[in-house]
Amino acid sequence: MINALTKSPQALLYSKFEIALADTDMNLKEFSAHLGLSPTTVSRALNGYPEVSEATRKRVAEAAEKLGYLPNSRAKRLATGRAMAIGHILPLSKEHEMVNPVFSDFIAGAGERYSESGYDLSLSVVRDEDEADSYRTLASRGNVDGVVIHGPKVDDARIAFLQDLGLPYVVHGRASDVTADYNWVDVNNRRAFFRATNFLLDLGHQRIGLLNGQLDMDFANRRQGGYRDALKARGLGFDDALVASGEMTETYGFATTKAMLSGSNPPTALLVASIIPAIGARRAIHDLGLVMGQDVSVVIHDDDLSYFRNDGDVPIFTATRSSVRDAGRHCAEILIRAIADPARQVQNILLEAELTVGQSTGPAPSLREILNHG
Amino acid sequence: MINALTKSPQALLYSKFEIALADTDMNLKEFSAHLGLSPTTVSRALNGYPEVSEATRKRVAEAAEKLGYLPNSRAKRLATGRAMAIGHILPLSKEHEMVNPVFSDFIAGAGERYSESGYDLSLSVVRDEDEADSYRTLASRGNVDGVVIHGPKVDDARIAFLQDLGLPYVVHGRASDVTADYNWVDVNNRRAFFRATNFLLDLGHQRIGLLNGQLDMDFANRRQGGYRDALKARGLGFDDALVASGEMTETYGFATTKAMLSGSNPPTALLVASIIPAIGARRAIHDLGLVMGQDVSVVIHDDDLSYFRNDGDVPIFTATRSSVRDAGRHCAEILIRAIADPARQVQNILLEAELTVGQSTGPAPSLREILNHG
DNA sequence: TGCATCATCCAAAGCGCTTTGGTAAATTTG
DNA sequence: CAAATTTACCAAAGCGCTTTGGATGATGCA
Repeated sequence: MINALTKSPQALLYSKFEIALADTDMNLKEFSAHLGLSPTTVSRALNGYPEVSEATRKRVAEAAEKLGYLPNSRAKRLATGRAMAIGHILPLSKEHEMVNPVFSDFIAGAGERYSESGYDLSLSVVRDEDEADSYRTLASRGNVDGVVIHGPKVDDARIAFLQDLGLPYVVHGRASDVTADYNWVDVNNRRAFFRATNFLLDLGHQRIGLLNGQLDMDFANRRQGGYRDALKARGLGFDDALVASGEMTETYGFATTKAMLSGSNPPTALLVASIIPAIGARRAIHDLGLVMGQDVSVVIHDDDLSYFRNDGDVPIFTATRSSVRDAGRHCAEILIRAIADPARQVQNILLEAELTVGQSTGPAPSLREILNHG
Repeated sequence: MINALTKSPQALLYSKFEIALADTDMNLKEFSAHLGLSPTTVSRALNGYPEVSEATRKRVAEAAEKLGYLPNSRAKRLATGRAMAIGHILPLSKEHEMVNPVFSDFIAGAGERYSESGYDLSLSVVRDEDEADSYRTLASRGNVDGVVIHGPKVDDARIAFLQDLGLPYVVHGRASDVTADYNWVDVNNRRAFFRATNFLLDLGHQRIGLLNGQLDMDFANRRQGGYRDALKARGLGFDDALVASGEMTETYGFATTKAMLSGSNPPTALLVASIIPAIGARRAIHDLGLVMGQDVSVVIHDDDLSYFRNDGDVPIFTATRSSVRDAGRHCAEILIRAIADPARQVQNILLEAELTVGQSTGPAPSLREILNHG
């Protein structure tokens, strides 16, 4: 039997479950009475205020630990006026109800950071036409202290909307057409695709296909810009037949690659916006009896998804890599700071993708012949 | 330019953003004063209590709509003693910090249902050794009204723990060794893999490999049971060399498949626990110069992930399919009911997977010859 | 007509915290 | 040593709702 990893024993993993539970949940009044102190003092002791002697603070902390007293967060939230939660909206449309594949890793990164500061992550799944209403509701009802905007469009109305709402927010990505200043964390998509295109051009590829995301998405637009710039710099034009955009599924990658490679003047290389359509692209290449990395080169953008690592001794795909999980952490950091200090000036983080060479690229077939006979 | 889908115009998508905002957030006191009513009556009108005339209720509702009054949920939660939130814990371990690839689709399904009943989804990202503490904290602080347990182990301590805690919960999956009654939603994993194995046996395959998930996970155990039963029923034994378990990554699928097929007595068919390692398996098969569906047959379990659909005219993979998104919906339904009526008896839902035939299976090579020469 | 009933509404008391505005004792200061 | 601080605590007033326990006038019934 092959075991891919040594598993930690169950007993060890859940040892903490064995700790005895406090029978009844007590409130501050009872807890402070038990200590012979006023609720005021206990609250202050627990929250680190200075008007409490160190001896008392220690006594309170120890009793809380021993009796399992934890302040009720509903009461705390009302009293402090803070929700201690960050909102994320997951919009689903009826037609193509796909969850963004990077969503879970982004959430994992952001959530780690939230936990450190005691914030909950509040996720709202809504129909996409209800997204605006959701932000308004979240703000009005005071459900959250801030929100993260996912997947900005080129001219994204949500930014102005949230600005009006006065709810702190950070955008994962940018909106090119929005001139206002706002918090964002983005990958340098333009440069990443510029470099990736150049990399392929340097290998002798002249006809390079682009399997992009949906063009109303800002990131897809920037990537197309980088691609176009690189071609232009070598005096190459932009061929509509070599550019596709769509929702990033395996099927999309497969169908588009097959169509392009079956065209009259097929590309010798492809830029693919995500590892998922790239899986489809690889399937199409195989189906056509071609070899990836020889007949057709492929460069992907790799979000470093935890369930789909492009790793190994030599990665499967040559890639521009930028961890979406890290992006999540950065967004959380910025948002937490913005909430703590509303007067703080906006913060922007532009992450550079690294270009890592894998098995999926090689010299263009034309160049390959020259190299072989040279 | 190829467009994979017609995009709805931006203007339409965000038209709701244009609705004017209420300048100031008012509270119940102000709102009821504005109406010349007491807070009591307004609260009752808004919450559908009978002690309010229909005329007044209508007036209140219209004013609320017009002025954009929404009750503060922090206050509401304190007053009602309900958190109006369901907790999900996402444990990450330091070593293999993978997010379960089915997580986002499950969440999407559950979240849809939560929204219908006004529940928030509260997600806590914690280190896995802190998971127990998190449940206790969630319960003590009153952060949530119930929780969903993900990925139960064969003997999962969390179930007894939550039972003690008195916090309503539902398990996505089951724990074979736990005898207590509890709410769960599960796929009939045993039958699914029994059927899948039989399907391959009927095609003449005698040596069938199993690329399973981690064996401490309950679902992996049941799947192995189904596989073993099917072999046994045909008088075939269980060969350790043909059984692997591990975290379900592409890399795992690739490495394991390559190892098995390179063995002295390789399998002619594989059962793969998820589409993701199956992608790796396909890569390994290709790498070895073999053809999937001819030299090696592959049956997968397909969770019907929205970002990785096994569809098309003929699906890529023959699969036992069961939507994890549906499972999420069912879990949410059960939990919401359990919260509404704590005395309610436990509910269990066993989902049957459908066996759909795709391109990845065919007669065993031995049988193929007979068929061809027959 | 007189009394019980019902339909509507309201005042005030929570929910369990935090925080303001104190007080009394201990300590420092001139 | 008296006055001015400082230290360490507490009582009570919120936070913005829901909900209990009336109150008032309209209606039904004999």
